[in-house]
Amino acid sequence: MVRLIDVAKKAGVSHGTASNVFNNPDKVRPALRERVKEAAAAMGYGGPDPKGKLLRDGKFNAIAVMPPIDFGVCDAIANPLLNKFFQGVGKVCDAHGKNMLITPGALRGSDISGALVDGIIFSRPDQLEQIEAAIMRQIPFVVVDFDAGPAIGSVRVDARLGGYLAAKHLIDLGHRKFAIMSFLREVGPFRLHEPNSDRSLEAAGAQTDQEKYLGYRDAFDEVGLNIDDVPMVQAYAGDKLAPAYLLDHAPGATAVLSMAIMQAIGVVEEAQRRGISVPDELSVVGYNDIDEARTCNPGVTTIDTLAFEKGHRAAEMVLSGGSTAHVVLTPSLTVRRSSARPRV
Amino acid sequence: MVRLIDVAKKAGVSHGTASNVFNNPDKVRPALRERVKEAAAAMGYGGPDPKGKLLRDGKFNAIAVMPPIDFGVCDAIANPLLNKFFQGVGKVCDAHGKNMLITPGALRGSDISGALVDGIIFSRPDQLEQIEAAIMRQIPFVVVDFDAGPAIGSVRVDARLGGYLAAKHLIDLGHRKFAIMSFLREVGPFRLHEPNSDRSLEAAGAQTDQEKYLGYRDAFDEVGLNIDDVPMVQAYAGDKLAPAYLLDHAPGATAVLSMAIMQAIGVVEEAQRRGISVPDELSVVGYNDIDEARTCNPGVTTIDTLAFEKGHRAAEMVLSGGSTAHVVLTPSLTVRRSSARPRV
DNA sequence: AGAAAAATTTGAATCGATTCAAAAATTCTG
DNA sequence: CAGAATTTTTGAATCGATTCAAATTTTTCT
Repeated sequence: MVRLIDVAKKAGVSHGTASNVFNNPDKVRPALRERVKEAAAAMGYGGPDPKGKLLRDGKFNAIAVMPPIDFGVCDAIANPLLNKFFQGVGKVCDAHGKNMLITPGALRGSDISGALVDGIIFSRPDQLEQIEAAIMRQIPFVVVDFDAGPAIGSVRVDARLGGYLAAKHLIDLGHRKFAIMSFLREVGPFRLHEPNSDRSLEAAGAQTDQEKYLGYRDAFDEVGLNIDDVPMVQAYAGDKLAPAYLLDHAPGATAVLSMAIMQAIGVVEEAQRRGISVPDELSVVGYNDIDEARTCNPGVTTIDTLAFEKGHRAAEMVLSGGSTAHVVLTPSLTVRRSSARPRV
Repeated sequence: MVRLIDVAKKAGVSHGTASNVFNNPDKVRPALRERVKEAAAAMGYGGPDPKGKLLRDGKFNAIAVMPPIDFGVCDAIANPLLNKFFQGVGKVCDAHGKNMLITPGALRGSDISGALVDGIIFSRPDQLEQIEAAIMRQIPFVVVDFDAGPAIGSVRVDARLGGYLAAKHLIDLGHRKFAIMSFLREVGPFRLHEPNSDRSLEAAGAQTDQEKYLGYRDAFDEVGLNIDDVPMVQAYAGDKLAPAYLLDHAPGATAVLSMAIMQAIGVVEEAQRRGISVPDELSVVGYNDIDEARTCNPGVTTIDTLAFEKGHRAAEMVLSGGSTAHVVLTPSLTVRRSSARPRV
C-alpha cells in the first residue's frame, strides 16, 4: 500500500509538503504541487488514508444508535416503531453532516469501547455494562426510554401518563370490563396473569411497561376499579397466539388495553375472526403509533409516543457533546375507530 | 486524556505488557495484571482507545450504504423500498458482526475517501466521482441497480424483464389502451410526453427506468402496439398532482403502467376519487413491491424487484472483499386486485 | 545445585497521517 | 544590492495503540 511518505519521497519533497498538496494546496507552489500530484498518480496513490487523519483529530463523523432489545441490524431496520425513532436521529445527523451507524442491540461493553463513533444513543435498560463502557471511554451518550440516574442524560416519554390516557379514554367511553395485553421483551411463550393472582410489577415487563401498568391503574383507581381484577396476558410483540389466548381468558371484557401496538392490531384481527365486531362489541386501545395502526381496518386507537421526536432530541443531545438533561416528552391519545362506547 | 503508555509507566511495566493486560490477560502474571489494572483504575483509564487499534489493524467493522438519490439519512430511512434493501444489507452485517453506516446520498468523492468503513454499497448512477474515489481509496465496493462497466461488481434487477412482465400481464388480460407514469429522479414538476411526441429514451429517466420503458415496449411490440402512441407523464415519486394529470391526459385508457409504486397507489386513489372503479374500469400495475401495495385497497399488482435480496447480495460481495461479478436478479409479477380484464 | 525448558516481559518497529515552529528560499523595498 | 518582509518547505513531534522477536525471569527436572 502506497503511503503519503512514499509519494513525498518519490517527488523529492518532505511529507509535510506532500500533506499540504492534498489538504492546503494553495500553500504549495504550483510547480511543486504538480510534481507531487504526478508522483501520486504514478504510484497509484489515492489520497490521504482517512485512518491517519482520524488518529490525529479523533473525529469519526458518525453516531451509533442501538435498538432497545436484542435485535440485529436487520430486525432494527425492519421494526416500524424503531424506524420513526431512527428517522428522528437521521434528521439531526443530516443537519450536522454526520453519518448514522446502526449496531446490533446486544453489543457487549467491550464492543462498545471499540465503537468507532463520536457518540452513542442507548435504549437498552438491561445492559448497564454498555453504559459503563461508554462512561469509561468518555464518549458522549444518552439513554432513551429509561432513567439511568441523575448524572446520565436521558430522553423519555411519560409512559405512566400514556397508560393513563389509554385507560382513561376507555373508561370515559363507559367501559368497566377490561383485559390487558402486557409486553414481554424477549421471544418466549406468553404468560397468563389471572385476576387476583400475584401481580407483582415485574409481571408487566421492563421499566416502561411497568409505568404503563401504573398509568392504567391510575385511571382504574379513579373509578374504583381494581386492576388486580383484570385478566392480563403478557406476550412477546411477535406472538401470534396471544390475542386468541387473551380473548379466551377474558370473557365479558368490552375493552382491551394493549401495551404493544402490534398486539393491539392482532387482537382486533382475532376478534374479527371470531365474529366479534370492533368497536361495537369490543374496543381496543394500543400503545405507540405506527402506520399500520392508521391503515388497518378499523384503525386502532393508540398512544402517540413521539418516536421521531425522541430520536431527534436524543441525537441533539449526543451531538452537542452529551448532556445530563432529563427530557420527558408528553404522549398523546390518537383516537381511531377501534374504540367506542360499549354496547349497553 | 490518559493513554495506555501512561498507565504502563505508573504501574512500572512496559506498554507491551500493559497492552497484554487488556488484550491477552492470561499472558500476564496475575500479580502484575492486578497492579496494572489498579493503576488504570487510579488514573481513570477506560481501556484501550479504539483509534489506536484501528490504525494498527485497519478494520472499521462497518460498511456504508448510500441511497440512490439525493436523500439525507432521514429520507433514506423513511423510504419503504430502501428499507427492504437496508434490511438485506443488515442481515449480512449481522452474520458478519459488522455495523451498518447510513450516509447521505449526495456525498462527494472527497467525503467518500474519508469514509471510515470497510466497504461501500453505491446506488447512485449519477455520481461517478464517488466511484472513482472508492477505486482510488482501494476500498471494496459494489454498485447496485446500474452497471458501471465490466471491472466493477454490480447487483441489478433485470428491469427490462420487469417492465415486460408488467405490461405483458395487462396485455394478456386484454388491455390495449394504456397510459404510462414514468419516473423523475429528482424533486421537480411533472412532465407530459404526449402521444407521438419526441420520445427519446432520456424521457424515461435514469438507466433503470429506461430499461423498464424498453420492457413495456417489448410487450407492446408483441401485439403490434406502438408505445409512441401511449401518453406518458413523468413525475417525481412524491408528486401528489401527477396521478390526476395523467388521468386527465389519458382519456379512454383502460390500464395504467407506473414505474413507481407510490405513483401507482396514487393513481388508484385518484381514480377512486373520480368514481372510476379499480379494477373494473381501470387496471393499475406498479413497479417495486412494498407493504403499502399489499395493504392498500385494492392491493396493487406490481413487480417484485427483490429489494431485500439485492441488499443481501450486495453486502455479501462487499464483505467478501469486493467482487467484479455481475449479479442480475430476476423480478417477478405479484398479482393483486388492482388489475383485471377490461370491461368490454 | 545447575542446566534445560517454559513462561513472562520488554522495547523497538509499525500503522498513516497532521501540525507547526523553525529554516530556507524568494520577493520586495529603498 | 543589502536587508527586510514574505512565501515555501522542512522535519521533528504527536495522535494511541498492537505485535513479535529477543531478553529475562521463573519453573521444572535430574
